[in-house]
Amino acid sequence: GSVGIGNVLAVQNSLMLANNAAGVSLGSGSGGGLSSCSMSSNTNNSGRTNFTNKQLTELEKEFHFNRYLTRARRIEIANTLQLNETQVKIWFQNRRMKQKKRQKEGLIPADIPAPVM
Amino acid sequence: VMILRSRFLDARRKRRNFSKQASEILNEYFYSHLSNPYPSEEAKEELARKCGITVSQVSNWFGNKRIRYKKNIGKAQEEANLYAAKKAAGASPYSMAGPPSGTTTPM
DNA sequence: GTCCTATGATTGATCGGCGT
DNA sequence: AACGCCGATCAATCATAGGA
Repeated sequence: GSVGIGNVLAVQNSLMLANNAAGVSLGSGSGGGLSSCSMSSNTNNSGRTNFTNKQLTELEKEFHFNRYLTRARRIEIANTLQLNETQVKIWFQNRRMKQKKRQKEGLIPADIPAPVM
Repeated sequence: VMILRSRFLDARRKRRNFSKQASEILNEYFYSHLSNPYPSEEAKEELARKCGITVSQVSNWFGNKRIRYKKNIGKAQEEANLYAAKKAAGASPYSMAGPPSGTTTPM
């Protein structure tokens, strides 16, 4: 039996691939000056940064293009998204771990009791 | 509404509480290793198998448990401690990997 | 049906260890 | 010595489950 597996995989993956909300473009001129620009980084009261929808979209787009960043690319992205190089770096690291985890998880639990729902 | 806030990560958050027995197993391990509630990868796999959940879920559980336990020290947590300690000592249907070292050391 | 608490999952950021 | 990455963890938060 090897059919049921693919089914589960497809379900899990498809559920989280809804990341197309805004058709923003990265490479475009930095003239994308939208409304929110004042705050260099909207960090929470605890220091945790709240990435904007746009920033997340751009980061993911770049991630799909390259799972690893070069120094130059990192700087460019950080600049475009108004983030620190460290934040971009950390985001990519976390993103890689996330992908690995997802791949591992969504990989054949062997015996899925049933599509219980 | 507020779709922006909820973002598109809701579907996955459809969670289901673990079974009563699974929680029992996890709590038993946690309280019998209070001095070092950090199960190894192998221990996690075993717990995951016994509980019928994934290793990641075991990790999530311990992560949440540690934090939430700390935030409550001095509450009913001691009570849970007794509950678990007694169980672990009275009957251990599970093979707790690891030396029975200090099980009474509060983090 | 409305609150409130318990709980599983997500995620930006941190820590220790390792390789370059 | 410095930097990046990995793996694990932390800490805050989200969204729902369960109960009163």
